[in-house]
Amino acid sequence: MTSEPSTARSPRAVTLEQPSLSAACEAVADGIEREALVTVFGRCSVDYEGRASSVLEAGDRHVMLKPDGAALVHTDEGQQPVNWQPPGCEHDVYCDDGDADGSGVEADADPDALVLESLRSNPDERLLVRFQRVLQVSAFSGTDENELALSGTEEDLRQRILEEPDLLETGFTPLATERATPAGAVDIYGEDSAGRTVVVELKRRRVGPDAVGQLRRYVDALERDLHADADVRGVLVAPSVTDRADRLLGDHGLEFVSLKPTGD
Amino acid sequence: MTSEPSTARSPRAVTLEQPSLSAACEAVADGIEREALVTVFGRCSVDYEGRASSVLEAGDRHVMLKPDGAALVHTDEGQQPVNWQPPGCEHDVYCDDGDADGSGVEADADPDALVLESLRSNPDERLLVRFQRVLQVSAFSGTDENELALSGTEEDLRQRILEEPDLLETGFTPLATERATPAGAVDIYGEDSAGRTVVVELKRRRVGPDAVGQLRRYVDALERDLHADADVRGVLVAPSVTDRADRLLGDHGLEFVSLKPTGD
DNA sequence: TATTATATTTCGAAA
DNA sequence: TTTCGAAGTATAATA
Repeated sequence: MTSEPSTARSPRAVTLEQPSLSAACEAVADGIEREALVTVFGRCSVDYEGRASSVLEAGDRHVMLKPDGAALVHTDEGQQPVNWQPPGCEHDVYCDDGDADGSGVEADADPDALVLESLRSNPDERLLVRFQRVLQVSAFSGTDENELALSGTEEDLRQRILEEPDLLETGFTPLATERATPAGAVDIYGEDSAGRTVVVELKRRRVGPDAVGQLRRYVDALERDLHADADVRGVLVAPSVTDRADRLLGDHGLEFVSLKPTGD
Repeated sequence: MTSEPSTARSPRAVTLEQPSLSAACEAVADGIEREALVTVFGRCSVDYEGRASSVLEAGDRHVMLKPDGAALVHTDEGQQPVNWQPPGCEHDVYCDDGDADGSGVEADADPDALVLESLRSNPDERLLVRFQRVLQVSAFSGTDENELALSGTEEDLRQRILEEPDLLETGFTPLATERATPAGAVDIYGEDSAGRTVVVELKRRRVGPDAVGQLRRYVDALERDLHADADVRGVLVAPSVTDRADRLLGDHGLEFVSLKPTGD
């Protein structure tokens, strides 16, 4: 988390169980202030408005507010949050006093709700979580200086071919990666043993029709760019293709080479 | 969460602060057993192996295990978890006794680590979180009978056009949705006032080159399917297009109509 | 089960 | 800032 190699704080977890809404509010505000990772579990309703809009009526859910501005609302199902906000938001927390008539006399009464609000601009988006009951509030602080090391990506597949071009086909010579065309950047641009231009599109996993369409766009664009009579080969490299994609490849005179990101 | 309308349990949150690894293990096991949503915060390393593979060295992170088999590892940054497992996994928890020499004499010693393991099949994937220190374990139970109501989707855009086809163009007549072609299903299939076939591709947001490629595939496929002399119009409907996509539309004789999912 | 396309996709890199 | 394509994408619908 906050990276302070020389002055690493001890990790800390502050927790309130069954707090009043006021106490929960204070704890959340303090957590946000301290740039902690704040979680709230309880009965809440959720409203979102922005690129789309949504309403979620009351239920018990787990909400996480991150110091980078991200917000996540999780039910007990699914890998994906039911509602969220990407990093860059401003988190706000307050108690709704239920002063519906505007008289102001309820200022010291028990609040009706604890409200978490996460605002974003560009695009303008608002996430509003209204808790009617809070079972737990926590604020977590710690350090995390390590980054994820991932392998088996498309980048690994590219490296594999650049280091051993014959994996694509005997005599293949890579000339450029990310070569620009009017239709976008080509993964690998090169030529075959006969000197013909070869456009290579890489995919780390089994591909469908979309990848064929992508390759086709690049081949079309290059043929126009290099002149009408240019003979450009298009090669899709992936572990495998679906039937429909295979048919599309054939229809458009494109080729396929089976290759995985790693050598296993 | 677990939907039991007539016998709704009270929501519950059981929390241990600064537990021993053994106590944490027991609490996690109990939470999984009870089909609760379990969270663990502490210092851990994470290994993943499956479609790809990854390693994440020690740091303070928040882990969530859901009763449907999903697992999430969150750092204090990003909307996305740094590691995860989709629903359908089998969660397992155990203490690593650090009995490296296999002598068995350390059976009652303090464990070296609390290990969370989430296994998936098809594809075979394994997520392994190893805690060397646990600051908090919680197990949450509750009820959640409400589903998200979302608007502003591509489906809304489709409904909008089906209810008022003139929004696309005067005299447009929708004939089918999801019409099958050799290249895939077309969003809306219809004909214009002159009786020409129209293929409509819908996007809820600003589109790039990929959407043009998609529309092109459908138009191509339908022209072949309906005979070589068939005159098929392709119309992309979205709030807006990027420059490159606009050029591609022109190159391939495709059209664009600006329309948002909702009438605002 | 495999395929296909959507998504409030998120994310990162490049122009 | 916008654009573009990758992602261990996840998710839902469909065959």
